[in-house]
Amino acid sequence: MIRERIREKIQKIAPRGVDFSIERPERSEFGDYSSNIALVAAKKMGKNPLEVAKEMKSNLEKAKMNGVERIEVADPGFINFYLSDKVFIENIVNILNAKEKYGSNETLKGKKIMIEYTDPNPFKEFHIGHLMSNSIGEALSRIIEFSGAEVKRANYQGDAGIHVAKAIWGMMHMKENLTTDFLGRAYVKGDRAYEEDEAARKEITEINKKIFDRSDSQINQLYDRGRKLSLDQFEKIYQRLGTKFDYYFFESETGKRGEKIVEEGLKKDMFEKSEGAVVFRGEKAGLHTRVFINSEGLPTYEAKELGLALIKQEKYPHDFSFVVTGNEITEYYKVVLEALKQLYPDIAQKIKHIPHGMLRLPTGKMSSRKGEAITADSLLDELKASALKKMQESETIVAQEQEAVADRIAVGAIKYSILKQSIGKDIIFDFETSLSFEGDSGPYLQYTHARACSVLKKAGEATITASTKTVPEKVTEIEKLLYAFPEVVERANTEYAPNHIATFLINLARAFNHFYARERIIDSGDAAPYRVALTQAVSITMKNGLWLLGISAPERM
RNA sequence: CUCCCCGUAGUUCAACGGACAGAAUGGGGGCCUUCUAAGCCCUAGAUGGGGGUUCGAUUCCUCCCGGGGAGACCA
Repeated sequence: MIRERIREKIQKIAPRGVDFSIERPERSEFGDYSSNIALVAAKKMGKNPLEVAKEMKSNLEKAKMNGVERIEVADPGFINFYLSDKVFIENIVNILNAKEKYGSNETLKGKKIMIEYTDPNPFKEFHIGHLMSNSIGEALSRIIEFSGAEVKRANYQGDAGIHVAKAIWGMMHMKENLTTDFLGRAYVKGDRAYEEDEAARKEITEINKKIFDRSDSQINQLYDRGRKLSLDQFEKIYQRLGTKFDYYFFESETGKRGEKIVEEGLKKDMFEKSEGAVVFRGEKAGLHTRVFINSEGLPTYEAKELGLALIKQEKYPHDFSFVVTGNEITEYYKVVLEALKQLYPDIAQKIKHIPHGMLRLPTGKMSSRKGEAITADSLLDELKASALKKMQESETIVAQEQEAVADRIAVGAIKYSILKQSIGKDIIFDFETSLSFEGDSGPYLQYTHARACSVLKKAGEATITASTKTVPEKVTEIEKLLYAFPEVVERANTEYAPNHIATFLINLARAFNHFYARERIIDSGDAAPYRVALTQAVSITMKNGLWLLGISAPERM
């Protein structure tokens, strides 16, 4: 509304087409919204920005702006808008009515979106790197859903290829009972043999072919049982993490499709043969050459990716397709997309690659090949144990509940530590700080929510009902933050940046805890019903925000 | 060698070209006979370096230094 009024009222003063911004100043003394219109316009007009701002201000004051209490001009020429408390208080009522819908928007209404993430490989461990992809992908899915889109979650898993052959080779040479732990070790053994032993390498290559054409019954059996065991294990982890996929795609099915696409491209001279392989020359688009069909005649990951793009569109016709992966794939993915663009421009156009940083240990990059990766379960178990210990000390909840709640806290802790930073950057994974439940952490947010719930429960017992009949003289930071939540969600959506929500929740939690420490919420005074309403609004918003991050909000902890 | 990404308090992270660069953690000092101390309050501390564009630069451009990723049959 402010933007529109500025456009209307400023036309006479400012040159047309000035690009101005409306933002929320960090410091509340500069108002609730602020515009740089005068600064931008004054430059084009060759005038003093402060003078321009003053002129604009008086024009704007004549316009009717609901909820804007006053307008001020500040150096060097900002125009600041101050909202009346009424706006914030009405919003509290709005939150209490909207409940789990509060913060949602309809910017993507009617859109169908497929989002691929996690992508673990059967026969290998589900390690903390997958945890990163899963946390980010799930959060983005929820943010997009909250913006009105229909979202389908997809998981693309590498059940074919040399890594599987390595694991099978390891299984054949170790002969142990089939467990996920054994699979992990079998892969490590196979990988080492592949690197160090010429004969083993040949055997593994042979196994790879046999897996592809299913010509060996012993290998088929090991393959089928190992694959199922891996996938079942992944399913347990997804449940623990709160993810449910709508579609599963496998490399074993995308390969053939990819081959066909490359053949088409070859006919149209978009691909070419080189050194016995089929390659795509990315150089024409400022990229590099990549192999799509290797000299053995097998499709590489590149070709499979093309097949996947088409299969996705057929299974679930969509408007946008997001692919969340680690950023080591970025350059590779540009080439694949370029190739797809030349053959199927309409499909390529809908795809957006969202790369995230890598999880690394303070000692450097971890390698699942060497068996030094930390598995998701072992990390979660460790976090859970420490949450459990803390709960047993404080005795705030009954013993039967502790186990389940500790697990939710563990998941919250790790997810938050991933989502609090911008997704493109690497995370230096430090055990100490990630295990911490204090300060800038998931459990801090969960704790704040649980605390609010506890207060509300007591309010119920004292028969104090939420009401905004009697309001305070002046609203606090809490009301203003609550009002900003829908805008934060929109920004997280347009920028694919869950960390904005994380930052917001920390600010909200801090504001509420500050309030909690200073004021008594439940007492016999007139202020109690409003404070209860405020607490309820905080708990709703906190819960919705945590949901967007894929973090559950226990009512007790 | 080429291309891409990143350098912010001791450490781990924020900051939509804006107004005094925010947190957390660690350090120092306080706060529980009343709603969950996984909390609250006070305190110290930072934009790798040089140019440039701009009324205004952590943010954009350029060079240098440092770290990471990718670069033909792994993904």
